[in-house]
Amino acid sequence: MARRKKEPQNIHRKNISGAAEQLFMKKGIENTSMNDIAKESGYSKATLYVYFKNKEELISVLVLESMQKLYDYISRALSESDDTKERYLKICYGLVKYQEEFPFYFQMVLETINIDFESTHFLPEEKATFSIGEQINDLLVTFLENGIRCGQIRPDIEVLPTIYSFWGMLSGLIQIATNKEAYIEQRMGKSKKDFLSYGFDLIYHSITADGREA
Amino acid sequence: MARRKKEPQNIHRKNISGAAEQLFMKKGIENTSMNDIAKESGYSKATLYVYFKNKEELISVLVLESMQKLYDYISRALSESDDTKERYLKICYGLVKYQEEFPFYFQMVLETINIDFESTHFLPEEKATFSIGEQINDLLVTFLENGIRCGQIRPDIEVLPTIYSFWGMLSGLIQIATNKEAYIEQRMGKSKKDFLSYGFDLIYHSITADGREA
Amino acid sequence: MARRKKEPQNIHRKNISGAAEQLFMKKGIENTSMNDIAKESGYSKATLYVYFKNKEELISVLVLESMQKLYDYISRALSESDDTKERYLKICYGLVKYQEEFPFYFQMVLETINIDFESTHFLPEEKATFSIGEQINDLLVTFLENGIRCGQIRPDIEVLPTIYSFWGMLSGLIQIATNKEAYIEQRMGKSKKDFLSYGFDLIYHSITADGREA
Amino acid sequence: MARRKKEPQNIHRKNISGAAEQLFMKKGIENTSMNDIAKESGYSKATLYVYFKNKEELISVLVLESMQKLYDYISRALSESDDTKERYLKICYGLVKYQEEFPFYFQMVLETINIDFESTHFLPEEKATFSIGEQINDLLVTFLENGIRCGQIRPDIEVLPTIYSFWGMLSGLIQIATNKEAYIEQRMGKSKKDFLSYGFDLIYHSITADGREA
DNA sequence: GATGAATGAGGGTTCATTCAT
DNA sequence: CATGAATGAACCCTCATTCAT
Repeated sequence: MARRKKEPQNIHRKNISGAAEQLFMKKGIENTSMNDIAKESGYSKATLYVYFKNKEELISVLVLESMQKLYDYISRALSESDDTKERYLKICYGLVKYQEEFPFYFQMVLETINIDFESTHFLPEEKATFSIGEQINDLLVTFLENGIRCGQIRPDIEVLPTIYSFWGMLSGLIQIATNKEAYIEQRMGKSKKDFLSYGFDLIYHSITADGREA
Repeated sequence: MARRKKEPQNIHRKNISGAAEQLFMKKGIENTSMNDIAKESGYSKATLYVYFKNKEELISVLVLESMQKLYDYISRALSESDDTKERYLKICYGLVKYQEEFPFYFQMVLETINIDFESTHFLPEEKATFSIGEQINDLLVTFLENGIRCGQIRPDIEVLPTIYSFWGMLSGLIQIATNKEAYIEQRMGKSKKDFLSYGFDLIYHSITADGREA
Repeated sequence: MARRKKEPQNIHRKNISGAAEQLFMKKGIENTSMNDIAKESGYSKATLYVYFKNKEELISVLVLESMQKLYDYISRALSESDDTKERYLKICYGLVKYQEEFPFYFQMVLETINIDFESTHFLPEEKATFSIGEQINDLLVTFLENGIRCGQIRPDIEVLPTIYSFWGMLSGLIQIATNKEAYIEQRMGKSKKDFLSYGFDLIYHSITADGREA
Repeated sequence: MARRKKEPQNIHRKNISGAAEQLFMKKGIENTSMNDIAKESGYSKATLYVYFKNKEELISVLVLESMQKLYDYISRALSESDDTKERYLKICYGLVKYQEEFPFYFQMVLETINIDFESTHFLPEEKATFSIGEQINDLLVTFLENGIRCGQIRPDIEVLPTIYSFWGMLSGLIQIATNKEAYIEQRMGKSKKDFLSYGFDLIYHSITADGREA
């Protein structure tokens, strides 16, 4: 928080990772070559390797950043309200915003990032990412327990499994809403936003204290 | 459904697509090269291009086949019982089985296969896949309407949006259960099967007529 | 020895390995790129990888071939005469010819090819090379034992250590003769051939039955 | 030999060349990058080029230093004894020690450093190296002539060709002993040291005044 | 109809070297 | 003087695809 001076390094890293992020977003990680990133960022290919050990590290840094942002979204969502349903929806829309900003990472959450407990090959960024993930879970545990205490959430749920189920359900819903946007619009006359709103309510219904909600 | 005569062709196609399926399952689509498929199928690389225009078409055929199988699973699930909850769970486990058999396609449902209404570039197989998808939806519409009529499902739901939400929710849940199996086991002492069971119940809860179910 | 038909493959392999050999000879292995080999052989870079798994295999094939040739040289040298000294010199000049044909391998004999008994990573060609090496040693054991029996070679030598010492001595001598040819010519007015002749006699002297020889 | 004043420069050069030497020894010249040297020496990569024109010059300085050390070894070997055989063996073990300290240079002696009389491209260090080489030869000439005079060495040898032959023979022997250490141990139950001892005797035998020695 | 043969284009990565500051 | 920053060129290798036979 005090020292400056060594920031220049970071500017270049930001330039590069920023370009990479753009491209990952547009074309996906696999279809983005280091060449592409070099061109987009305005550096030479070799320069990329001055600032990042390899493509893997570049990705892991982006993933970490995105995870940090996700934490921020969720943390803010929870701090902005006291009502369980309101908080829930704010979390949901935080997720949507997050997906719009980091679509490439969203996939990873569901696919790749398989925190492989046996593997010894871990980049520091990957460890940090994992750690933030755990902090997010802690946030959500508190949120759910609060909801139960207030009587707004069914007391018979198991907290951790519920959180993980929600991860799956919400991310799946958002992905479908995004990828099939045109189809949904055409088939049921619902905008992505409306469809998501409907889906979020549905999911919320699964944990409410009684059937009257939603 | 009638024509014979030209079946020998189909044998070769089957051999090739069969080999491809094996490899896609084992290593994923991206990591399977046409070379691999040639070796596995026993044909020469060039022969692959006699039977399939390119890798894309080969994939699309597999996707079509998998979609057909998914239809079969769901159709059978519905025919084996009359009880809504039972039927629902059979559908869920059909999906799990499907994901285990065609993991590479499962991703596609959520990510890639963006039936792009504007694109003019459509393989016939993609159209057929889309069509089967619609038939599956029809099946599910009937299922939901039946459940409502029996009073087991909330009457205030919107059928189509609910179906699509369920697609997202269920596939997301299954993916998380699969990819984080080790983590889930370690963190909450639940096997993949138990976790899924919990999640399926949670999701079912979102549409039941009252809060007493699950 | 009978089947033909599959020879075409070998033509391309020969073309490629031939080009590689030329380049390795001219510039050394390290300084010869697959690109160079592609250009020299007239094939595209990708084609190289159709016929050889990688650079390593290409090298190992060349090494194997050269080892085979060395075996032939030595075997012929021994079969062409009965006199120990004559045989010895024929072996020496066989080595010289060999070095002129496969200079890149000559280095390997002394440097790299460290048959690493622990390593499990062995190309089949490497094993074959090693095996031929052993056969060559067998040839030389017989040669030495014969010379001892005839009374032309000191009976107090240890056969195997002597053979290995000779490997080192002869190859070292030949290398110096080759690399410092100009210097030797200038400094002592001896052609490479004369210098080698002198050196070979010197070495032979080290094992002769009495001091009168050379 | 006199100037001072500009020594600070030399400290940096020493630091750098020292680091390079360490790395060359550990990983070989080819596998040591300027980056590695920069890191090891604690200077920045660019600074390396302040003190050395390029990698080649850096190497040539090291080669020069090693040549100087070789001179010292041989010079000391000769001064420590009067007996020819003793002196010979001391030289041999000096060479072994030298090879252990400067393995990367040992190769060069036999391979690369082709003092190319036609080339106009000579670093001053290369000239100095060459010059020390000549001095070493002078030392050896004296040594041999002395041995002849004492009657311990055959009088019919040609001094210069013998010296050069010995260079080749000894260096070849040492290289084989080093690179095939494991093989020699296993195949003939001789340690590197024992094998070398045997080989050195063998070589000595080639110039002794009669056959009785060794 | 089936394939042996070939390849252009591109993948990630490394390296010795330069130059403005 | 020392270096942070940058790079062109090269490296080995892979892939989907084509085409003459």
